[in-house]
Amino acid sequence: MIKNSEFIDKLRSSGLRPTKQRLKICELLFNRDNTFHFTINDLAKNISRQLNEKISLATVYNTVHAFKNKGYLKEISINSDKSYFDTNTTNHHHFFDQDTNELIDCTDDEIETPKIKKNILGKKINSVEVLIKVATDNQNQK
Amino acid sequence: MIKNSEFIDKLRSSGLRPTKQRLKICELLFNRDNTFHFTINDLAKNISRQLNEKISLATVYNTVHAFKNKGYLKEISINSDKSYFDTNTTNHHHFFDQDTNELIDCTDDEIETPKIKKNILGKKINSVEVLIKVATDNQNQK
DNA sequence: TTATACATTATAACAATTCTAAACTATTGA
DNA sequence: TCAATAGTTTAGAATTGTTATAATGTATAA
Repeated sequence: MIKNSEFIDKLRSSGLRPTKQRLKICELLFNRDNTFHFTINDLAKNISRQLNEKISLATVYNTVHAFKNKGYLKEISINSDKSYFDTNTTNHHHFFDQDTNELIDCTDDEIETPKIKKNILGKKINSVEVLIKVATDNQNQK
Repeated sequence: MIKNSEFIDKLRSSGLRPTKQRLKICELLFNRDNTFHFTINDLAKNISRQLNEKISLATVYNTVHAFKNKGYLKEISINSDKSYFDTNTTNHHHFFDQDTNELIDCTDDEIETPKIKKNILGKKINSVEVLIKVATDNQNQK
């Protein structure tokens, strides 16, 4: 259980003012045991369920992007219709369950990280990410 | 150089009527030496550049999705703002050049395909795809 | 405690995509 | 060969996810 004052410090130290909206979002995102995968929509719904006063959708977008830019969140691309975010910002891979549209972290015992043997000339590798799409056996592939 | 009659057969054999719009799109997509990576917008622009009579944007969408569903195209997700399609439908990986927004096929001598050691219970793996984001050295990571 | 820079908000704007319903065309089979 | 019909194209409207705008509100530094 992370204390509110810790979030305040965290925000301040990265040059973000600790507003009550940002603190609420911190609480929702980072006060949990497991990695959280979400879309902005998920998060917005979550907030309005838990809060009597609402946070504007624009603020949710702003905050999530601010957190991403500060390195507190990672953006994951699965399909083009929406963005997923991940509270696990370490370099890791994902399963994507096509039945439920759920994103699941892939642990080191589940995958052997791919080795890049040759890179594009003059370019730096910024990330290497594996996405494993799974579905129940009788499901047709998307 | 693939002949028009071959495209007609290909379309017919997969239950798609060979209309002139579809044939034109076949020609553009499949009558080339190399893999083609494109967005719907790229394709639409390409068509209107090469054609005096236009193909409706809705038709371009319909056709690309029909081709994808028949397995002639593959959809690739890099970021959430648009969909990329690939004429190479084999299982392979990609570099994404963040400077130019260009997608580049990754050949076998460039990557060692990751091994999945453990799968999600009761699910079938439909695809395993690696995306390597690259940019010039002094560029900031997106 | 006030000035100011930063945040929030509702709403408008936007871009990619899908839907709709009418007009059109390829195919089937009398 | 020529309808009938089932599938296709089309323009434009609608939808969805997201970003921009500009006015109002708030945290912070001096």
